[in-house]
Amino acid sequence: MTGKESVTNKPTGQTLGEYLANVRTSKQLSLREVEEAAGGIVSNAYLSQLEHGRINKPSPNILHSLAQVYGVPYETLMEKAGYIAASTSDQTASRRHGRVATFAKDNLTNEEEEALLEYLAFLRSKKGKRSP
Amino acid sequence: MTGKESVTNKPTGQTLGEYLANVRTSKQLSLREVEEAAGGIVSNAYLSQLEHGRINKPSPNILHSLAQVYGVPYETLMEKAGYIAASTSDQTASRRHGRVATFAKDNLTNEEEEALLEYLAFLRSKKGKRSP
DNA sequence: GCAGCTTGCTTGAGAAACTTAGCGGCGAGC
DNA sequence: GCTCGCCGCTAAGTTTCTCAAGCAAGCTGC
Repeated sequence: MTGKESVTNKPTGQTLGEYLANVRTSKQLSLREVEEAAGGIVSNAYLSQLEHGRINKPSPNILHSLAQVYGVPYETLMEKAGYIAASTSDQTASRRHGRVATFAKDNLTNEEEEALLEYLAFLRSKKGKRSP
Repeated sequence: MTGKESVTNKPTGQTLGEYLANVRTSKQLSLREVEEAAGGIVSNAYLSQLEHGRINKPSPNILHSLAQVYGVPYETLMEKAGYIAASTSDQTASRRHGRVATFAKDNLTNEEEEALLEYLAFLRSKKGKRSP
């Protein structure tokens, strides 16, 4: 329509599809160009469906690629896709790690890790005991 | 050739499903517990299908959740799912390691920890030296 | 004028991924 | 005994995502 394209910062009111279409248009990219830039992770056909709101919850994987291509924050897309509640940009993603790295974290190769896991499974299958 | 596949089967030949089942069993988690720990991102039914090899390419999103829950490196899962070329032996895998948090200490009994350490020493004595 | 090629987007069919509901089995408590 | 709850699993359904084709508009040369 009118030659007015600017990335308006409407925090709410824009659906994911509208937002994606907006960003893409303002960057003057074609669907196929986006597909190319994303390394083929999103097909142009699928992107079209996305922009038309035909997809409710695209996988975060796809959204991440699009965020990279478009240069917009990943959290924004996740928010618009309904994965995280539209918070006031306080803490976006929970950054809790919480996994204890203990056993030989200095020098475990993949092979060793697998071998140890198998061995541990073997050990426990011999015992056959459940503690809790 | 190293005859180290004395435990169960070929170490790098583990499919994604076998690996996932192994890790889960080692941690003595039920399918539903994993579903819970992952915040409902993976359903227990789907996890069952995964472990039985009924799914070819689970989305990276799912794999990431599982990596966090299990405390295994995300790259390993991606590799086994065929997203990145499988490392032939250990050069690609060992290009950067250090976030290996496979064995949480609170899940290991003292006996198991000792046995694993012993077995790891045994493994390495067979293979020789591992350079940084 | 209008055939032929290219470019941008959409559509439909179909295959995978993924979920929900429910099954049979096994152990713990009444 | 017998019920209750959790285990792993599966069958059936829904949704995502891809491939191949199609439509409309713009640009060439004739």
